[in-house]
Amino acid sequence: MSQGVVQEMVATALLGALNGAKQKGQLKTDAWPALTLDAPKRPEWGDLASTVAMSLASSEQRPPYDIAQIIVDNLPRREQLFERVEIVRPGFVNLTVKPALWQEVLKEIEASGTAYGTADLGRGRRVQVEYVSANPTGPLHVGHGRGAAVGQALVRLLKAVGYDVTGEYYINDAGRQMKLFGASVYARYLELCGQSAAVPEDGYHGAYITAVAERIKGKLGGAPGHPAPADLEDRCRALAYQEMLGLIREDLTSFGVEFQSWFSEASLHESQAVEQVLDELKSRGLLLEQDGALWFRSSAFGDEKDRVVKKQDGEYTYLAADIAYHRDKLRRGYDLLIDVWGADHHGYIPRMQAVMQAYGHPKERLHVVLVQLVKLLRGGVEVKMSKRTGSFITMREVIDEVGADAAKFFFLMRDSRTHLDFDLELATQRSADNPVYYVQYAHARICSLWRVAAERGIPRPLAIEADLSVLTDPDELGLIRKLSAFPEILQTSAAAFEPHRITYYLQQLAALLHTFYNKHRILPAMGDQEQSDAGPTEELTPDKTAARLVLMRGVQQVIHNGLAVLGISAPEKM
RNA sequence: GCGCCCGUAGCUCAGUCGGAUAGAGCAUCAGCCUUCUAAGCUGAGGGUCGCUGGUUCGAUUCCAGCCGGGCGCACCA
Repeated sequence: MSQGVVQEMVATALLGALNGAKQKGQLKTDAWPALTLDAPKRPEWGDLASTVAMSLASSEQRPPYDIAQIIVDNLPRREQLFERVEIVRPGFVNLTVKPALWQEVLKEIEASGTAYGTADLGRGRRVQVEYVSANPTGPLHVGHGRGAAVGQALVRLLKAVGYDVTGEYYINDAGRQMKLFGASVYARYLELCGQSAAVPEDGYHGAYITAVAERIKGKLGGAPGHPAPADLEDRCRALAYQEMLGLIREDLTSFGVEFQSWFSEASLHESQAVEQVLDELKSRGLLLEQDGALWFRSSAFGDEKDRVVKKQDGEYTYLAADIAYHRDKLRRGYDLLIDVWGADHHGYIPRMQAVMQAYGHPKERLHVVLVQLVKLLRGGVEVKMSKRTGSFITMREVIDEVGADAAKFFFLMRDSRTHLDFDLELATQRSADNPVYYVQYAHARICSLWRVAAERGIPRPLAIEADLSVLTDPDELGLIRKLSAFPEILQTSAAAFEPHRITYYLQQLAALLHTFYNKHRILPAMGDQEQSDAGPTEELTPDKTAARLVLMRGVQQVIHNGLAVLGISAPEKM
């Protein structure tokens, strides 16, 4: 796994030390453990620490401390790379890197720009992320919003680390729910035409149904007093479906979520794909008939029991279409399938992974990302949602109230598997308490430096031209170290399919930036008599200003890149 | 009953391919703030990492068993 420039140089040095020691016969192990370098918790433990000596202890059959000593003695370019090299207690090798090395990070960021942090973990492998996939029977609600945020972030994140990614929406436009939806709209339509009609018992009763019916009436025209043509209900259902899907697309667009592909469940039935897939399973002996139904033998692949795919009444189950759908995904040649599901569907995972195995793939070919419920609050008070009365909060309402950026940020703040508290009031606050604001403001703050600098005719320096050696202050180096960790954050987030790690990182980076900004001057103060009261004023030479501006530029770039991966804008002004 | 997820500071949560004295934000408390680059700043207190065993030089992290919460166990989607 590639890391930041500095981490790579240090890892190379450590590897050199290990190989050197091996050649001298001081170490005998063949395979070195992974040379991961972590930033230690305490500053006195240096910039980077390695636990490699302790990992080698058992295979070398020597105390870790001795091994650490051997490694340290064999470190190549020790004088050029390290300020301080220390071995601590069990066998930690604590390394303090020369400031000059850290300064390289800023050049790296400048050279890479929006590509800083990206990697090639994926090596072009093809991944499909399927998300949202709500029934087109109603507007998207908050839960879909979280799923949408997570899905689109995964798409961007996996792209950033070198995968070829497609985001897809599976439209559940077949089956019972669609029929009920159509019948409900049709009933409202008839009512609008002055005829008496009843919405089915278990149909849809929300106010939006009437709204859809009204639009349809506008298209079809009323049919007052006349008996409905036989196909009127079908036409009504088809229009209702189009209306609803159109609204869903609009909502997703205003949320800044774009799908490369929309896949219709109904098309699987029309193309006979469902039958074909069952035939395939049958020929493989994975289908059995019992009690007048057809069962997929998912238990052969670790599912707790077999599952019905065709019911006694001859109807296919949802699973049958889902098998055909995932079969289709596999045919399309993806190396990895990611499904983003509501957490209540977790019991479904083993049977879908059984499908992977039924087609000769490892079950890991399908990875399911679960998304837990969102609890909406307003000023700390829970916003009650009752799905039964149809008065749930829609995604649209949330976006309208807090904006797409804030909504995405909040949705991505926590591990998607855990319940999320989302305070709508907090999300719109312009204060440090609001994490979205806090992070975006850090970016805007730096942008305002450029405006002020331009007004005063202060040049905008390039990292390769500026003298970065003046960046030796602990606060400066602390910021640079944080910036250097960004590539690894991206990669670990992607590997774990956990975008929330980036959100967390950005908050930490923003905190460092604000602290720095409050404590140190970057541009020279206006006026001459700036000898403030007590305390030594920091000397601010033009060189220092230039170097700090380069540092600020680096912070700006990383915040920008991090937010971009989450699908959130980085405003220049707020 | 079986299965999956979660259990970390008062609250909301990070962190675990096993590493050093477990972190952040909010809240609380204590100071500072005649202000500019933009919407205050600095610090403090606060913990048996659910419990008990096991593996290990070392466990919040891995394993087992419990406890608590959520969800799932359909010829629904």
